[in-house]
Amino acid sequence: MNKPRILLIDDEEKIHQFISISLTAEGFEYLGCRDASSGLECFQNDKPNLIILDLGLPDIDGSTVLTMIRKIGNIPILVLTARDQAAEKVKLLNAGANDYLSKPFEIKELIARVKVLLRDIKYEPIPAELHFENLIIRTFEPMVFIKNTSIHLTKKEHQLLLLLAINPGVLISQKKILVAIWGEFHSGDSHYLRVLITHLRKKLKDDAEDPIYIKTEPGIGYRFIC
Amino acid sequence: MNKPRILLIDDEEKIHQFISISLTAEGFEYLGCRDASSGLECFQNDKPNLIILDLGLPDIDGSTVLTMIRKIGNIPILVLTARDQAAEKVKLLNAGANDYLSKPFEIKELIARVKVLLRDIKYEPIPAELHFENLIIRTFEPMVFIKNTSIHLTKKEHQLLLLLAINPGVLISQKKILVAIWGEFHSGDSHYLRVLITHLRKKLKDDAEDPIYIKTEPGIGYRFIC
DNA sequence: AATTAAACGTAAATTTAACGTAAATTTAGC
DNA sequence: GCTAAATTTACGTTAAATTTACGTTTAATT
Repeated sequence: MNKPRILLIDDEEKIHQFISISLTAEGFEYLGCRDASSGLECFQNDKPNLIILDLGLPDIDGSTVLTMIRKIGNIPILVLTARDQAAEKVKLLNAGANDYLSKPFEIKELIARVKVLLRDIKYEPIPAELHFENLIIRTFEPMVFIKNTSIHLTKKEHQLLLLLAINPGVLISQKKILVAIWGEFHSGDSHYLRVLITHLRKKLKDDAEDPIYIKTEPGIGYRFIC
Repeated sequence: MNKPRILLIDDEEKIHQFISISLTAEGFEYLGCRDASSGLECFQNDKPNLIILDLGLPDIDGSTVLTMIRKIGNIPILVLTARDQAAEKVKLLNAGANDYLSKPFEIKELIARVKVLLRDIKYEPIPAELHFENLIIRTFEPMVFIKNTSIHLTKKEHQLLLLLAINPGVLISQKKILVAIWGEFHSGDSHYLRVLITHLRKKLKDDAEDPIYIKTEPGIGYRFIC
């Protein structure tokens, strides 16, 4: 259940700043390139799930890039055009673009279109917040809310809670958690996990004996109860 | 300024129900037709500002309607297609559609697209000044004002502050800041950032322990508090 | 029924990582 | 060459992560 990776190829730094922040906030992973050649390289190496491509690149003509990407795979491509290039949209769509947006655009609209393109290939970003009875878990920062009071978590506590809460009710083995958080070399260090569970429970005011959130399944692992 | 009139031509009654409610709620005037011929009539008589056209009409083929409307005027047309017709979008855009949306769609998205089509896309420049409680940040020169006393910033301090203040409340990762200010080759040089943050805070008279402007999120990044 | 072993929970000590700041040094702009 | 800005270095402080130790519960064994 990975975050969809979005590659933005654009030479304007400001566009990168704005878009990366919004994409991240919406639960996407952002990759950025400033010119066509590094964009193509990144496309090959990092296997993004969607590309946002500016037509006015400094090195290679945008539509050439479009064609080159299309030759390799059928990843969704959203093209950014300058206002006066809008007439070219038909050509673009013919060349393989899945959608276009002319600059300047609203970030909200860009995000909406990205989601539509990804939806068509059945990719759903992890929502920014997971809501439960009276617990809200932020997915992009280590913060939870219990009845509207905010509680700060450490990075590892957050990782652990997310891992469990993304699969509510599902029993997750100790080994799986250990590998996910500490890496495969610590898959046997169950004491790490026990301590972390204690810390997390203390912050969530969860009682190990009679838990509301995290239930221990002795000998196996833990599960998030909802 | 009158309410923009939106004409929906669709044969599904449910679509009319949903869309009419949302359009009205968003301050548009709703006009509805269930088939192509009455749609064309309404288009002539009521002079809507935008048309939402379903392709799967009972009497006349949708793309024919599209062409007919296009012959008369250049009103924005948003086309609704069934999901599997998505491949036809190029043809649609050729025929004069300004945008398309495949069913099923989210009302929110439809509204967003309608708004974009209606708006004569104007560039929304970053405002010259960002105003907060008692802090004013000039965006075009490295200058801020606290309670009407001017404070000069260096270029990098200014960049950093802008990056944070343009997204008030949003947590921005160290890596993102480093890449934005120093470039991707310095994405690991967090000491640059720590020093810069100190300098900036000193000028803003901001206390790291109990900040008014820039809050540290340990292990992750910084956020502008508003 | 008592004993042992395994598994968990928790507290406290220790180590490690992250942050903030000052000061020295280098670089860049005028 | 002078000044401001940017970078580098160093170090004290705090928070987080890890390690250690030990008590409790549960299940298995004798």
